[in-house]
Amino acid sequence: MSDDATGRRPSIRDVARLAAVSHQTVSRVINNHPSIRPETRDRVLAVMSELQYRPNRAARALVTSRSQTIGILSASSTQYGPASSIAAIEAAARERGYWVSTANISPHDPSSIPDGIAHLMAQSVEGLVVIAPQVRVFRALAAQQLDVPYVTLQSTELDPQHALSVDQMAGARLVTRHLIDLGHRNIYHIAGPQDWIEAEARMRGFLEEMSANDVPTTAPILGDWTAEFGYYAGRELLRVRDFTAIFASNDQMALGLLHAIRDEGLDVPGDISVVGFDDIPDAAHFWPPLTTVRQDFTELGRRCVDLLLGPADGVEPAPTTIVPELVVRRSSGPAARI
Amino acid sequence: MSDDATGRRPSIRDVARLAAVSHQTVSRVINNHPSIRPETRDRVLAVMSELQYRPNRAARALVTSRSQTIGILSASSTQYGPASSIAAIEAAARERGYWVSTANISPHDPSSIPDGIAHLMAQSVEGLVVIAPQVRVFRALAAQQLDVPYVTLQSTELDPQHALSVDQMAGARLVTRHLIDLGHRNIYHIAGPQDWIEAEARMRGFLEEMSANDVPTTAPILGDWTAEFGYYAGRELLRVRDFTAIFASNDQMALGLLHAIRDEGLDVPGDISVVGFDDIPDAAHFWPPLTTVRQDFTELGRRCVDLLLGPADGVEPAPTTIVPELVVRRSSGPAARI
DNA sequence: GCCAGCAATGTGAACGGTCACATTTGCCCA
DNA sequence: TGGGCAAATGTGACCGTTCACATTGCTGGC
Repeated sequence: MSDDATGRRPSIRDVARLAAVSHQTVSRVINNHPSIRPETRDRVLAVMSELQYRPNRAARALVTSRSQTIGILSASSTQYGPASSIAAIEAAARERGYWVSTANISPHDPSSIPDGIAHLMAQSVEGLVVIAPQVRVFRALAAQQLDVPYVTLQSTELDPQHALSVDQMAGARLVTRHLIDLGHRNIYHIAGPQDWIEAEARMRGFLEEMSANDVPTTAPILGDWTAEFGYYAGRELLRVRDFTAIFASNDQMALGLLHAIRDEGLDVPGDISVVGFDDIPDAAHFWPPLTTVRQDFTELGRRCVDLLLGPADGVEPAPTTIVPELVVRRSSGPAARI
Repeated sequence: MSDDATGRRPSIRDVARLAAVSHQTVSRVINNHPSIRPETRDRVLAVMSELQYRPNRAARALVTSRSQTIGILSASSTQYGPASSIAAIEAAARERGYWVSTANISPHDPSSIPDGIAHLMAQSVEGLVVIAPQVRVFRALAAQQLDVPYVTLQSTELDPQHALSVDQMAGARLVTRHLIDLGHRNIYHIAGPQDWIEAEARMRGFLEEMSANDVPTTAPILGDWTAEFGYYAGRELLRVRDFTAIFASNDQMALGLLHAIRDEGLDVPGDISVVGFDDIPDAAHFWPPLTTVRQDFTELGRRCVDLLLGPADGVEPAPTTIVPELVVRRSSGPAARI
């Protein structure tokens, strides 16, 4: 055996030599080119597996100038929702032979946004998924004049042609309506951070549903998505108890609220109703189990890849808006007297 | 301007031409080669920024046969802990000019493990981080005879030279001891899934601490990390109320337990103490706030990259075991009479 | 029996970097 | 004044694939 004892991994030409064909034929086998005689194909495949041949992605990327990679730009990837979507994106991409590369941006460090974008662009990703629906991210995106397609999750308004979203407003209206139907007239809203697009959408949904039903509103309180914030906001609100229900813009903040209300010795929903948004898996086990709005993050991630890479063969494009679903549990009940 | 109106992105040679140097000089500027005259460097840099030149990663990878990418193989990336570690890994890697590519494996589909590994290897990652500490993942890893270094998070035993871990056993002993010190003698343990290494380690810590203190033990119950499981396990256990404390192997299952105990009309910690593991951010707002063990997932992710790529310049290698910390909150108290 | 035309395969040149080595320049010191 | 040596730069090959185009062999219609 004149075995090539060099440490080099076998290339297309090594395979070609052993299979007694040209390197191009090997390439054709790899790419499922139609006009290859079955016996030739088999011979090549046999040599490939014998040599444990693996195509060199870099070489392919170089000549095709396609990286077969999509980038994910994400804030708060530790949260259940984004994390679920990321996992779904990864799965859908992998199914199509794509790789996924992530860059997390820090909410505290503004420069991390352009940094993250640059990092992914340097990787020459073919598409970008943005799961960081903050206004300033869009500014950065616009400023860079990306030459790759991108999709943003959960942000209908700013950039309609790129957006794929759960209809946050509809969800917010759903749950607000639920409270109104239960007789609540004094409802507070704890919103998400100011420049988060989905926070804004939920807030708008809340306000619109309130005014559509002629219920007077108070100014929403801007939170930061954490249970911690919900807790302190709750303590603050309870000093003047002029409400019977609170709609928190996510489940974590709702959890903090429940905590604060209990600390005050009050009952949910007896004294105060609390509703959240997202339906994280834990929400069903809060005390009391939380009424909330379910979003299908997984579906969202999957469709996101469709939108970016074009729908998989045969599957026709689904509408780009997913309507969320109200999940009624025990944290909401008839309005108490104040 | 004989501008190259071709759609091609500028290459090192385009820059060279405009800067009136050779392509190799441009390459040297890119790679911070020492012997370049400052004025030459400036000229080249100027042209690069004018042309918006960006090095082609594939070309570099091809010739150096280094992908500058590390792969993350992860199960349960939607959980707070793994997600935090992933974010930290990504940040640390990016700081060193590395990219991160993830592959999630499904707990339900065994073939997803070799698939995920193959996917990352096809990407020719230079290192692998495994955040899926399941026994069968290690088997798959061993079977593949990887030619890249890898590190596994949270699994001391199986593979000591590759492991980097929070000392799960120490954490489990800490919290078990806490219960024993409070006078508990009838303690149940809800463990994680059977083939999860960290579940196993926590269970061992529990059993060892129990027997070190001559407290009789009952067989641990094997759960699946979810609040849902904790809830049903709790309901089941409460049919025969022969215990005063439960140690759940993670905070989610503890949440489910709290739910079940409340459903039964019992008080935590008055009747039963409950402790968890991980200290997810929400744990402080459970009802009652949960006594648990804090793991620094972020630090873990950071060190993990050090271990894989070698510590950053000047920083000396930290020990590869991180000791977790007991966080006492209100869910644990003196043992009640049964 | 000839040639068009297609199926199957081969040939050589990219792609955009880095590597190894060659060449030029500038400076110091004998 | 010239030789040597290091600093600064240039030259051409190469990495492993795909692309565009060329070549071969065979089939079928007239």
